[in-house]
Amino acid sequence: MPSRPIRIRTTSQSFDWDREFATSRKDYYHWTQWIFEKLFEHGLVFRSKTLVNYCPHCKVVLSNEDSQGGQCDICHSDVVQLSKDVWFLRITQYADKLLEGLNHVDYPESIKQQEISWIGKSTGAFVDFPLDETDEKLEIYTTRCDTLYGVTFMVVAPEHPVLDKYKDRIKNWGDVEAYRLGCAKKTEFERTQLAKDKTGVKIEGLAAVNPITGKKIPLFIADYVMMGYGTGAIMAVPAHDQRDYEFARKFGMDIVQVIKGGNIKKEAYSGDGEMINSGFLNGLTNKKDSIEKMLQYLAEKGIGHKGVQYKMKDWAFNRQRYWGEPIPLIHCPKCGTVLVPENELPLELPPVKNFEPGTDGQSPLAKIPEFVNCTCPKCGGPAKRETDTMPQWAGSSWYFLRFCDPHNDKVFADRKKLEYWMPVDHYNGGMEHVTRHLLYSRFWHHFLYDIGEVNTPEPYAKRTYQGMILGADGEKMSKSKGNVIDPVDIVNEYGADTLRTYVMFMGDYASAAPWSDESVKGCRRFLDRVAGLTDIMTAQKEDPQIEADLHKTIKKVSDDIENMKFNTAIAALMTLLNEFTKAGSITRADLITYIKLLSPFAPHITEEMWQYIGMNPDGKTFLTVSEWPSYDEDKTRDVEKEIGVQVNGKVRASIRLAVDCPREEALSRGKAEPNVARYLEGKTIVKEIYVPGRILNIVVK
RNA sequence: GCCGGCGUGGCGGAACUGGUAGACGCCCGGGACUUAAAAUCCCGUGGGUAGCGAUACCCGUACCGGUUCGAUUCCGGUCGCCGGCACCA
Repeated sequence: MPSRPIRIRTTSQSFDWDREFATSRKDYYHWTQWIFEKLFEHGLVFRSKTLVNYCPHCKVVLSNEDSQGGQCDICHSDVVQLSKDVWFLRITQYADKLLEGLNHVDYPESIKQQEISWIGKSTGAFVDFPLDETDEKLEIYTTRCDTLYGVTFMVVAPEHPVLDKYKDRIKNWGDVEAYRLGCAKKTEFERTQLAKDKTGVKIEGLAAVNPITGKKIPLFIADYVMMGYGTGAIMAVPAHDQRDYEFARKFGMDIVQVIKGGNIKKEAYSGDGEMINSGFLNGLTNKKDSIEKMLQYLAEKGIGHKGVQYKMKDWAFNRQRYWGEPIPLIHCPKCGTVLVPENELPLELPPVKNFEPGTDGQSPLAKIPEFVNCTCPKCGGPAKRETDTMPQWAGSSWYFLRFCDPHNDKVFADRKKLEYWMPVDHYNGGMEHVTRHLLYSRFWHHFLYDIGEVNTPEPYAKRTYQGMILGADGEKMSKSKGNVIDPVDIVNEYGADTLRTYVMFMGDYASAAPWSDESVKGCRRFLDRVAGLTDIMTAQKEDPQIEADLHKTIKKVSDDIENMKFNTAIAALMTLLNEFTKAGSITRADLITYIKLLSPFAPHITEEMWQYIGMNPDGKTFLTVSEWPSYDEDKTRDVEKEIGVQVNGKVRASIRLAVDCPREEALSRGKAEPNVARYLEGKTIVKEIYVPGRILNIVVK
């Protein structure tokens, strides 16, 4: 709290402080818990024991989104995969809606792509492979079910449960266990980045059956198959999948080509081609057709069906942290999991002495008996509260809705107010939130829309992002590099107007740009020169050229601000200033317009100038709330323009022409230029191009 | 490997729908003011060749090629950088 408002105020950022709230206050998280309960009621909260990301340093279970790149979002240590009993939000159920919704919003392509690739939808088929001499069927997921005839072995992930089930039939259980242990020790990084060399163990005593050929095929465990994607088991088609190919080569498995093409002696072939060795698929040449035909066959025989897979996983939602919204669930030995009744919300976070999570994997709340022990709202018997808390993204997943109605204590926000304000017109933020906050909040909002609580499926109409301001050395600012710029220091030395102007002027808004002290000074110089305009204010009539330029600048600055091209807006204002300075005078009317245009960037100095020239006689008529200048479209159009005269596409002269100058006149004027005439002499004119106001080009031979 | 984006002076960056590349700012050089310095103001500033000079010509938007009267812009290829995903079956 202490430093942030100072920065916000010293740089004169404007907020409606009446709408201020904090997601950590109970009058806010009341409604975060309420939304959680709605999710629970609609079957979107479930508990499951699976492999999850765990940060050994923070001692906390993390979601996939919070452990991108295999690192903890908070402390950046490597996460490990542990089998844990975890609360999940079924975000995958909204995967298709999250994808489809992207078609109806104004987001940059890069952001859409990032969301799409994070969701990672793929269409394929689930196929059952019988385990020989058992009733067990091993389900696999494949995107190329048309290559089923080329399956020569199967691979399951080291963690696959089928192994434990048939433990006593596996003759080399010792080897299998040793391999599993080795895999468990590896970090995600080692397993995916370093271990490109295929490893695995053949399961002795257990074999699979290719459901389409009836042939017995060997079964392996190998860590190139992940438990977290698909079913954790694959059918291996070495002829047409490079990973399977490498594995087959190493373990001496058969490689059966089923698609013509490539050089199977050297590598797997994943391209298109005629189907061979594939029974009823033989002769088909189109991937789409053969997949379709195989799917039909699988469905008829009841051995497989069409299916989709997502890389995105369900949202691991509970954290073993103190600072988070308590999860409003009660564990009753009789009734199971029961929601805290709505009228008992908010379920308050109890005060605690020690914030550290316990070594037992429990949250600090577990150590408070008064909190843990409660009565079941259903049966009235003794019960225990869930002691984990929600992740930081919970409260932020709907805050924009609360801004519409921040003090409502009856509902999370009044429906009429939501309808008035939503959707958010423009959400600008960092790229780092695209696969976290943006994704999560879109999910919650889609859900609230589905249950009729909000009026639009998508929360944000438009999304943009800003580039990072780098240190003067071109590196990301960091304390350890010592290249951090504190905006308050800049304000103290040059003023808030200079800081604001510089930050907007320093480069393209969406691109990263290094800090430059020298350029900051340049912006200060600019503002000092602006301040000097009052000295040359005159009552004289305005020059027509200046008038035209003024109108052009109003247009440009207005458009540029709208399109977030702040750097060129400021450049246009600098150019116009240069003109006034050169002319040595500015009319009062022009000065008024000028400072209005500059005021979003430099609100203080322009407000002062406004007052200085008598625009605020009653002390209440502020520039900040004055009307934005308008322009006359006709006056933004040049009457005359300097255009280039080319001969064979090379500029040989430059002439000033009326924009509506007729073709004949333009041509004769152009040809009359000595340096043009020089190139025309003795040549035949083949073609003459004249684009009024743009170019004159004479093609000769 | 796949997806998205980018590559323009010494630097940050401009350039409409294909129409005089380098706006604007910084740095740098020269000059004015000053006893002097800082600040400020004025002039110059992509590279090269010729000329005392005005000026003229050549080269130039990562590289190679294409389309076009004309390409930073469109197309094909190559290289490099940034971001995202990744043994994803």
